[in-house]
Amino acid sequence: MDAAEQLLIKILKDNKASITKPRRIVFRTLQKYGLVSMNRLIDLTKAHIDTASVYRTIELFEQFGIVQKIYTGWKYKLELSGAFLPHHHHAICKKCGIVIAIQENEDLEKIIQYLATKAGITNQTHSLEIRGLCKKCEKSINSLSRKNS
Amino acid sequence: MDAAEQLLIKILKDNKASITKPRRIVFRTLQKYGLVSMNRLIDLTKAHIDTASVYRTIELFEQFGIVQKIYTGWKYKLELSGAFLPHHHHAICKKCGIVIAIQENEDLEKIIQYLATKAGITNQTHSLEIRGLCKKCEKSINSLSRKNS
DNA sequence: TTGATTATTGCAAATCATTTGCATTTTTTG
DNA sequence: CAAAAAATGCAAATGATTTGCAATAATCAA
Repeated sequence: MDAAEQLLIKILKDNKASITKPRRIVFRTLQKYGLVSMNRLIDLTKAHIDTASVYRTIELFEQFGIVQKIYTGWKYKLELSGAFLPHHHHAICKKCGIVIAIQENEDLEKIIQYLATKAGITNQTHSLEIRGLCKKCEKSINSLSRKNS
Repeated sequence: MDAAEQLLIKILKDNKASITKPRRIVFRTLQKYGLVSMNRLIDLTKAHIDTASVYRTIELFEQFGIVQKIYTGWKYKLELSGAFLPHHHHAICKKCGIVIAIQENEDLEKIIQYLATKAGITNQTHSLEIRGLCKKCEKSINSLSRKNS
């Protein structure tokens, strides 16, 4: 059990939630695979955990700030949040769905803090998602037709 | 028919899509009601349009850049996009779900453009969502555990 | 304008993700 | 370790979104 998992356990304890096998497995899977869709998470854990429990675990983890949902424009994906990863944002290719992490930028954070305050929002978390075309897809764009999914 | 609707028609024509009653109705409803959920949109138009057609219309509008999905942390909502409204962002109250519009900020846009370029993403659109507590909800919050981390 | 061609719609049924109730199992607590 | 509380698995229910297809509406060329 590594340091991150110790933190997980601390958070669960602090919140009076049980430390169970499914919760550990979900956590480890997220640790191991990084950004994953719910589908994939369910698939990766299905040998050990029921679908309903994965949902319940993720809901709990989200409440406790362990996991955050990232909206990619199709469906959201899941990854460990602030306590486990450095704060960052995402750029998403509209065409192939690749997600590119964007490192924290001090100026950006300042402006966001300022805007939040101005909007009267406290205690904020935020997400910036840039959607466009990655280099690879930029080339193969001639027909912006439907047909894909 | 106002100028915005003329633009709608131009976009549809440019994309070789038919100008149909359902599409006009969806457009006008979005114009009239602003930010709405899919549910509400379906409800507002159900006297004239079938659910499936609302979905199909929104999908098309999104492809053509007429509509954008805004992820609020629960479900997304829909509103007219750039060509029809000034560019802006959103701050969302986690508790009551109120959405506060944030005016365009030049510095913010610059940084985002810079980050997009750096990430190798072109042709970008983006969304910034700040999630926190609005003033009203801030007060009535003592029970939510956020003290870990 | 009209009739032929093509696109779009409405409807019903299907699918897919997510949630719920409840009996059973696991974890916690003293 | 036993009792109490919390969480799980399973199956069934829900809810949102999508699909196939026949009927209708929009477009286009003459």
